[in-house]
Amino acid sequence: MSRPLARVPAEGGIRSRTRVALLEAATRLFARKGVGDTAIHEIAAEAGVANGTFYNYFRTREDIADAVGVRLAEVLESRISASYREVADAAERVAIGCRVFILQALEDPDWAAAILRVWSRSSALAERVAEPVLADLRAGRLGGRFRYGSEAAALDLVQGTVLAGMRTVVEARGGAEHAAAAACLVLRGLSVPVAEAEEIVRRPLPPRPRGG
Amino acid sequence: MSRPLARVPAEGGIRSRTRVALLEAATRLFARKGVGDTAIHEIAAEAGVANGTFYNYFRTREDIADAVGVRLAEVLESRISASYREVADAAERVAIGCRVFILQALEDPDWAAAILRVWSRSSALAERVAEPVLADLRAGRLGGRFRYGSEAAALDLVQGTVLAGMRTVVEARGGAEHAAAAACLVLRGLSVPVAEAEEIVRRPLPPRPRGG
Amino acid sequence: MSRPLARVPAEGGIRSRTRVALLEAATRLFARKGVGDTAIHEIAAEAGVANGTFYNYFRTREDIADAVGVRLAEVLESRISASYREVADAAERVAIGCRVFILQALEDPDWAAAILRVWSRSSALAERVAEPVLADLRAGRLGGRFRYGSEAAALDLVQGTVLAGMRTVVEARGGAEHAAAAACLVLRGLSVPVAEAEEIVRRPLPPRPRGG
Amino acid sequence: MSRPLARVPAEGGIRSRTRVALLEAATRLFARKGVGDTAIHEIAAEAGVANGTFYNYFRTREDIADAVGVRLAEVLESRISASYREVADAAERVAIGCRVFILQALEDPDWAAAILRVWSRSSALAERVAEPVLADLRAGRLGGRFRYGSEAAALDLVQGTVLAGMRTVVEARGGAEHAAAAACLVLRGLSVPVAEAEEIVRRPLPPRPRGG
DNA sequence: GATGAATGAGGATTCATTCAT
DNA sequence: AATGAATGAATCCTCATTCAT
Repeated sequence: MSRPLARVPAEGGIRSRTRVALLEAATRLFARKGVGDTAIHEIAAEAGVANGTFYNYFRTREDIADAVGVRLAEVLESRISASYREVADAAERVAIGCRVFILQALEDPDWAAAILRVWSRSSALAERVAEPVLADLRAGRLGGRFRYGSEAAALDLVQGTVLAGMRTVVEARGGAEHAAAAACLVLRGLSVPVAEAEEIVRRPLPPRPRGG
Repeated sequence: MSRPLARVPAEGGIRSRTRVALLEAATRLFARKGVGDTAIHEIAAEAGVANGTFYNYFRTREDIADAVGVRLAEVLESRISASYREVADAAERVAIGCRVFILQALEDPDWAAAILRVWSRSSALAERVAEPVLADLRAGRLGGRFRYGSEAAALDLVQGTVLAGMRTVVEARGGAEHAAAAACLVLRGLSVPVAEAEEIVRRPLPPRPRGG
Repeated sequence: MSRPLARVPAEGGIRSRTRVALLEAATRLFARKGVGDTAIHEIAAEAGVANGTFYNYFRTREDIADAVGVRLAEVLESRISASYREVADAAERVAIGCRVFILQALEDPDWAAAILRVWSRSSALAERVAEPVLADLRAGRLGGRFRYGSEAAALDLVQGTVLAGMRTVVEARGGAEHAAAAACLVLRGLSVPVAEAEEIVRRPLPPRPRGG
Repeated sequence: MSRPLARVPAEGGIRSRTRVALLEAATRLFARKGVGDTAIHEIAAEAGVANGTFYNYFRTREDIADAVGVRLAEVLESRISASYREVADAAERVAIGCRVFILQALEDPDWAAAILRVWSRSSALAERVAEPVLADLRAGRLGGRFRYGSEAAALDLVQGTVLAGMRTVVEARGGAEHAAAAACLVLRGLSVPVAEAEEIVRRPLPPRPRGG
């Protein structure tokens, strides 16, 4: 695993409580209404601070959208890298990543909605998520686990299917089983034999770390 | 093919000349700046009509976004169903669909950008595109061509990968070869054997109909 | 009676049906929403004609408001002068006028609402209504029936009380008995002895003419 | 007294300086052009604040019309209740009320025009004014001063005549003597004997309080 | 740092009016 | 006469941003 312990951000520490309140408020609102339809004064109100306080921490809405994206990615990374710690096999790592994303969307639809809405506005988020996936894909190809012609296409397969899967569960068109089903198709797309893919996606997920 | 709008059937009326101008203007602007960032007076200006004329045809921006979505879907359908006419094999049909989408995105990035931006705002578009894909998936499973546990997951695989692939070529991170590469991974995800998948996605596309 | 036979207008004759349709539509809408809140295209729609047709008959909204006022006054006059035909006593004439107005408001709240709304916009209406009232006041003073110092104040008494009474019944704060009650107070204000006033306002109204 | 706004009690706050400016501006404009014909940006300009500031205090034009109505009523109440303090006789109280309204209209036509225009838009105003009138009517009937069959009709007599009287002086069709003349007719309508009514409406008005 | 009133540019929407058919 | 699409000025309203406290 390339980025082993991102450790949830330093925001609990010295950095202002207000900044966190704004980020959380923005996340809720972005999830509910999208980035473009959320007014700055709404974020301030939801965070329980005055209108002008926003500008002590962020300069524009895109600014905070980026920060929200980074924050969402950090949550995810901490979740996934925790799951990863003991897993060396690239196929299993990819399967875990796919499943965790979709299961998390099921558990926390707000988070998922925010991811989906921020995804196309904040390049920071997409890039950050792509990084560990690419690392696993390369490792899997080197180790003979995966076969694919184009790395970009493989990344599209993984990210595209997972995002679509998240949307499916957010819209209540799929339940917990959707995570394994999607992961299985992804693995097969990367050339993992069918039977093996089915077995891998049924393995229990590594226990989540205490903090959740 | 630089002219995106194949002039889908019903657009012959006299009065609806203006309506078409508005739809085409909106398509260009949505592609360039997204739905939420396009002002209505911009659409009117781009269409060469007065500000208030917009409201003779549409009531809100979401309204015209839906109509644009329907229109884009119609263009696509006509393109794809034309390609399909002679093809019976479900695997080849799916491969054609995936490739046509991505190649079209390469040829007409405006169209593709519009699709990507409207996709999440207009349920009409997503539903309309899903329909023929589902038909092919079912036919392929019945015919033993495909294996998948969950239909929803299979749809996520196809749609998710193709949308991601479109974004990749629109952002110039992939060229013409990306279409076949993505289609190949999709077929393999649906359980088509690797060698066969590679062969299918290399078959020439059926000739486009005259109108194109 | 000063203006004996206004005979309901000539509008049924050669003048266009469309004009009447517009006037009736405007009356309904003015009654419902007031003059200022009624758009010209609404009047046209309510009349069942096209937008531009309005301008073949009227030039502005105030224009048609005036015409509506005149028309409402004509309806009234025909109603009242019919009632008057056989009545010579000024006190009884005033009592009839007050009662007819308020009873008419009860029977046709739309008409009354229109009167109330047009009253302050169309000087034509107020002047037209004032004329016969003044004639009766003068006749009554000459004949020793009424005593009042200021003609303007007497007119305010009659018109003000009747308009307020109309509003009262339109707002359902009064019923048929309200007409006689208000008329009685007006007569007393003009110095008709109490007992006599009470008797006068209980006399049956002259029969309405056939046309109504 | 040319300064209409006696600065009714509660208006001392710091922030509400702007609110008062808006209310005074609206009062002037409503008086001049009516509620419906006054644009919100006109109110803001007249108050000397920016366009959007209006919305920090009121949401709609009806909103501020209501507030203006309440404010006008407060001015009146303070004026009249001051005049009343020493007066016990219901007939004299009613006479004072009628005369003060009409005299005030003469002294401050802006205030009167605003009353007349707001009257039919703001139920708050009408209700507030009706209350003390009703109290006096009841007291007068109990004390044998007034005779009337219907309380609603009596209220219509008083309010209707006074409003019409205000309009008369605003339109310069009557002078200072109009106040007494109208009040006299009202008293007679309520059954006060003619000679007595004439005497009562000639009594000097109680001195206005300092603030006036 | 926090506040929140004030600002005013900008976008949405309505509607009176014209005019070619 | 009737039509009704097109027009664009005028108004409504929101909201990012500033700044004095």
